Amino acid sequence: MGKPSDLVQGTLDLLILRTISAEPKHGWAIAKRIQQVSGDVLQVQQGSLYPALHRLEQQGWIRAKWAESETRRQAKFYSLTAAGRKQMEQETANWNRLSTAIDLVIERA
Amino acid sequence: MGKPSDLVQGTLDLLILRTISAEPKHGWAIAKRIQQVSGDVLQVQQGSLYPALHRLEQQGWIRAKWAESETRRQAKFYSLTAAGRKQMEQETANWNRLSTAIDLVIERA
DNA sequence: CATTGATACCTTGACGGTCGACACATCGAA
DNA sequence: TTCGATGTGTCGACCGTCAAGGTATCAATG
Repeated sequence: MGKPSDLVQGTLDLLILRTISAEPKHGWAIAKRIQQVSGDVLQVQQGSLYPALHRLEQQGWIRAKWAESETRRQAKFYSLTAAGRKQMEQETANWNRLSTAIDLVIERA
Repeated sequence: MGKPSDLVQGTLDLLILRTISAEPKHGWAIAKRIQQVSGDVLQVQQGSLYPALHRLEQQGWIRAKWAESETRRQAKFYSLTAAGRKQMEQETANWNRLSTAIDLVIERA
């Protein structure tokens, strides 16, 4: 199995929003979850993760709350705001638009 | 229809390689072709296009030759090299891997 | 004949996201 | 007590993209 390939530039925000859309998660868990769900293809570095989380929080799309993690440690749990959910929908649509377009170019030469 | 959305970071090389894989094209035509085939979703800025072409040429994946364009003007026609074709296959596979992985995260939350 | 728009090449600077590397702390297990 | 996993964070460098500018030719328009 190939090693994880990091990311596609510009998709991290969407991946994060999606990952916490069902239930709040802390940063570490978000990264693990993305890697796991992607079948070990996507890998989120901490140097990408935390700046992204802070970016999203500052834009009001996610909200942070300190709580106890599964391992009984303090961790920052992030949840979607209403604006964040809307943003997630938008970015999802945009990703579908773009990836479809790229597939078109690949197929139809 | 919606305005073009430029690009997904990191996919331009693949788009270019694909676009000249059937027959050689000059830079201007490559950009037009990508936009057209993508259904006006992808837009390649010149500030992205020409550096990319030079990059690809320097890496030996494409080769340039001056010739007369459809409008009877001198234009640089780019064609795939053998290494370029191999690179194209690789990048195609990688794109499929990554976009599939992203779709997985989007679906399975 | 002058101007405009399309074609066709190119460069430059700024921006912004990602990476790799660090630093720090806690907890459980060996 | 040492190690690995968990958990947060920062920093600098890198690199692709964008917006904007420049040059030149050609056909069509006025």
